Parts: sequence; C-alpha cells; structure tokens
Amino acid sequence: MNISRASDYAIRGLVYMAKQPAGTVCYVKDIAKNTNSPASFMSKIFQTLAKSGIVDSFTGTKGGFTFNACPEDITIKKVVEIIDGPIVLNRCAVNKSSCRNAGNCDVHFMWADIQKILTKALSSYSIADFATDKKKVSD
Amino acid sequence: MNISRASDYAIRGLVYMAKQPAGTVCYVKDIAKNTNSPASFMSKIFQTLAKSGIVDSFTGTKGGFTFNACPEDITIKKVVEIIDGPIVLNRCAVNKSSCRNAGNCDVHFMWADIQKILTKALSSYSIADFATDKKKVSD
DNA sequence: ATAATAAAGATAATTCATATCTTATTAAGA
DNA sequence: TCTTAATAAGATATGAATTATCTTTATTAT
Repeated sequence: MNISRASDYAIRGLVYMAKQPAGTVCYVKDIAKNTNSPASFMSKIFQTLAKSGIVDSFTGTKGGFTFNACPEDITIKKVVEIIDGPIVLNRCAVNKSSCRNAGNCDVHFMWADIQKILTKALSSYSIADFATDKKKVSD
Repeated sequence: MNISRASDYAIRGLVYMAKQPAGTVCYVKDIAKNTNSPASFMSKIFQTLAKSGIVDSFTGTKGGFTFNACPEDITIKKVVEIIDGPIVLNRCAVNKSSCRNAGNCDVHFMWADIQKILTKALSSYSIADFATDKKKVSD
C-alpha cells in the first residue's frame, strides 16, 4: 500500500525540472543530485518518462531531458501510472470478471469505491503545485 | 499501490466467519475453501489475526478459529494494517524528519493529505458490511 | 491411542523494487 | 576527419518482499 521509490524519484525529478526555465535541458546527473536520488536509477526512470512523452530526451554530449508538457497537466496520478503502471488496489477492483470469486465477490464494490477516491486524490495534485517555492507548507 | 493477497484473503476469511452464527468455530480448511484461497497460506494469515486478538484460536481436534469482535468494529483499515503493517503511501508521508529531503521536502504535505483520504476511505468499511447478502451490488 | 486440528518454523518459488553495468549516440575539439 | 568526453538507452544483476508450501510439534476430543 505505497508508491514505489521510482515514482517518488520521478515526481521529485519532474518538480526539479519544472522549476527550471522552460525548455532547459537537464542532465540526469543534476536531477539526481538535486533530488537526493541515485543517478543510475534516475536514468532508468527518465527513460520511462521519455517513452511516455512527458519529457523529451537528447542523447550525446550536451544531451539530456526537457519537460515536454505543462506542469499543470501532469498530475501525480499520471506520473505514478507511467512509472508503476495502472493503480489497482485489489485485483478484483477493476471488474468483477477478473476476480477469482467472479459473480459472487462481496468486496468488489468496496475496492472500486476506494480506488475511485484514491485516484481522485492523486489527480488533484500536479507537478505545477510544487514548482514554485510559494507552495511550501510547514510541519 | 495495492493491498497484498494476504490482506485480501484475510478480509474474505473474516467476512466468511462473520456470516456464520456468532461463536462458530471455523476450520482454516473450510475458510480457505469458501474464499478460494490456499489453505496453507490462509493458515499463516489466521495465525497473525489470532495474535492481533480479533480472532481466537483453539488447537486440537475440533479446534479452529472464532470471531472475537463485533464485525462492525473491524474496519478494512484495521485488517490491512494487521496483515500488511502500517499504511504509509510514501516514506515522507508520516513526518518530515523521516524524509531524506528533510526540511526541504516539497511533497510531504501532499502525501500526508492523500494518505489521510485513503485511510478514511478504508475506515469507512467494516467486515459487517459484507456479512449479509443484503449488501450485494451488481456490476 | 488415534485422529484432527492449529502453531511454529523452515524452506522454496516467484515477483518486484532497486539498482548497476555496458553500449550507442552525439557534440566539440584536436 | 578522428578522438574524446559526455550523455542517454538498453541490458543485466541484486536483493527484498510476497506468496506460498512443507514438516514437525503441540494440543485436544473421541
């Protein structure tokens, strides 16, 4: 019941990028350093982000990644789904037919309900919410 | 971002028990059969449930497990926490000090917020909600 | 004494998370 | 043009957690 380190790093990495002037080419090395994450792992994560299209990648010297979307449009749900795959709280949450207890599953409705609540919450935040220092909240 | 098989089995097992007359001694064998789950795994799960106190266990012939609480009091959150441990969406969700980016963590507030929403949803359902056939919802 | 049950512990299989290593690509400079 | 350094892409490896299974022991009703 948690997001992966990879999703956490991806979110932090995208927030870092969104804080730079639009169009800035960022190196994994710098993204990793500024987010306290392992560079080699971050590299893998940004490969996945690039495949999804929300960042662009450029290989070779002076290559790197650029943010390829409006930070407002990139919700936390979207990032988590790109990295961890679809959010499925329980295997029977999606549809009853994929459930082992098909046709007689007591809990299907509950998981569908809770999942809806969770995904709504994840959709209510975007990368843009963290891209300015204004947003800081004290403990 | 999902509950474990173990939690799923635990919930189904407890629902099965709650459907029996109060005080009924249930065998793991029967619980497993009626929930389409592996008996040996279910056995382990019920050991954990017994340790937590929400079921009682009796060894020996005619031994088994009894439901040791009001099904209304056993929320889904409680079961998941007994089996999977505390619900922590992201390691920095609990408190900022446990976060690698302590003192400068953009996303702490978000995870604390989403976690609160999720745990509230998990607390809004209890085993009792599924212990009668009245509750059935069509797809 | 026997059979039925759970408890406890050991082990195994599989999957997933978390990386690291090697290769390909490119820009820039010699 | 050739070499080098910097970079991402892709392949591989490690380790931990999940999901079991199996075996032995303890307990108890018959």
